[in-house]
Amino acid sequence: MNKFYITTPIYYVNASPHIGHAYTSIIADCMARFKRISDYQVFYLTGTDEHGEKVKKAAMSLNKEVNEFVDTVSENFNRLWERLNISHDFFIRTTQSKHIETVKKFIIKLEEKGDIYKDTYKALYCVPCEAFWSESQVAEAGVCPDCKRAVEEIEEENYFFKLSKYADWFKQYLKDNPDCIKPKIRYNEVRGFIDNNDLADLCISRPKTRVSWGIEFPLDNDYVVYVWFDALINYLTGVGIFDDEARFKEWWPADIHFIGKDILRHHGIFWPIMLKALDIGMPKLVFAHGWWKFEGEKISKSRGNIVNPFDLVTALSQVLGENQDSAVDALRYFLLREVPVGMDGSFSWPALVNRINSDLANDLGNLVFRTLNMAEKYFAGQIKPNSKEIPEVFKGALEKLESNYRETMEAVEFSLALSHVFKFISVMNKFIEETKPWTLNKEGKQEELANFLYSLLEGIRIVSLYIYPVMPSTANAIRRQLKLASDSFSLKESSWGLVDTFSIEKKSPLFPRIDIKNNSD
RNA sequence: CGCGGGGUGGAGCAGUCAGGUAGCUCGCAAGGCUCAUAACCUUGAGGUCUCAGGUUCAAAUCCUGACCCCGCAACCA
Repeated sequence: MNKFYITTPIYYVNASPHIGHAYTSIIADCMARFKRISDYQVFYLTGTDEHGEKVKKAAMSLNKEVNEFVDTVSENFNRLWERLNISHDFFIRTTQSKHIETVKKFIIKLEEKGDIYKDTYKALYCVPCEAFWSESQVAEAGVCPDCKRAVEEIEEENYFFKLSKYADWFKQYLKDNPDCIKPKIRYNEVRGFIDNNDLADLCISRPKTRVSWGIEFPLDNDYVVYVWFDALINYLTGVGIFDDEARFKEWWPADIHFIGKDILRHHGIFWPIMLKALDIGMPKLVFAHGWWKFEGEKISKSRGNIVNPFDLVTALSQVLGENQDSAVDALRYFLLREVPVGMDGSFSWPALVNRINSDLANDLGNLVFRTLNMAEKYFAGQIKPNSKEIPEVFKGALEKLESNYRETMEAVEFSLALSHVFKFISVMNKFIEETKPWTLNKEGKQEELANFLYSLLEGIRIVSLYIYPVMPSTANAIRRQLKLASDSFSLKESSWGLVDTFSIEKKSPLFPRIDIKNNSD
């Protein structure tokens, strides 16, 4: 069976999860589920990044022990993934001993290769913020961009990783692999950066006097490992490098690293070079998604417009008839449909409600409801067609849908994939209008009516497969109403006529329409 | 002259690479239908494609210049 290894970044635990974290995990989840129903064996890794002074400070500000604090926040993420129906296979934490060992071994091996050296490091430093800044960030004013206080130039000894040694190799690698970073603009960004800048060596240690919460630097116990260096290695720890050779061989290289566009440099430049230094294979694809803005504005703590995914699901759930599964699916749908992965999007309550009403309630939900309603009304829920022939208008539409769907899903074009699915939903709604089943019923054309309903049910069954990666609960809800085995999804079953007779059980509509006037946020 | 993205009917976007009477979703208006969640189906109104020049038989699309918005500028998750 084909393997597919997919990762999210590990999330930094200095704050609680927000909509952006949820977005990354939902994208990865959609891909993971798509691959599973395409008969891949998937390993989906996510987790939390727990080291660094910022984490310690966050803990201290809450009067908590660091250990306790990271446990709590990490658990928050875990709970969120559960809530959002994220199907990860493993949740890694950088404070786990296995990961700590991996990082240490990684650095020792680099040292053995002669890729680590100690040097004096000079930079602009803001003491109260404990942060380094580049000259361009500090600008003419000579103050910290965060707190606006004066920065000072400090000097300290640190350990460096020889990135520069691999600069030529990296340039060639980029040139030879134009598809290693997507979307294209992000690839171009990395290319442009490399072409216009000299690659400086990477400082990978921090003196304990300044940063105490981290993995001890294996070559010198006065230092800890720089958090990013520690964090990236999680992708290797997760599949057993250094401790389970067979497993590692099975899964590495990663098929997709999903990341936010803010961490492109780390994944697009540092990461491949780190791997190259130890002769580890390159990941096949780094895919950078865009940002969600809130009503057109950047989401940030200072603006106070952070969208808390827990609250969002709760609020959505309230307007969707206290149905949390629907709320989660609606959110997943919105995030994946509204904007192509890779572009920035604008999140707002009206946009969300609008999407849910027009696509999920009016088109999909209503189609399923009206179809089941007719099946119940005209045939007491038992549809036994005397012909399983596919209607002419479905034929071309379904063929196109199948190829378009696979193509766009493979290419991480989830928004397009969904638009193709909903085009077919629209074809079915039109088909009802044109066939006029109510007339068939009045004229007593029961056979024709049964065949007609069979076609709709079969179409809906196929749709349930296609929407599964995006809306797993809804896909299951549909299958339950068709009395088909739930949680058994495979794209192999997307061909026509696999069901002989339908025996349905109508429930309440999948998504109620949300009354705009009740939009309590 | 730091790098990049963008300015297309009321809103959000596609079309720009390979020029040929401007397309999609939502909203709005009228009509139809009744199996359905005031839903669904049909039709319609609404755009000098940021501006100014230029190339061309023909420009949203190519060239030049300007204006405006938004990101990013390597220890920031």
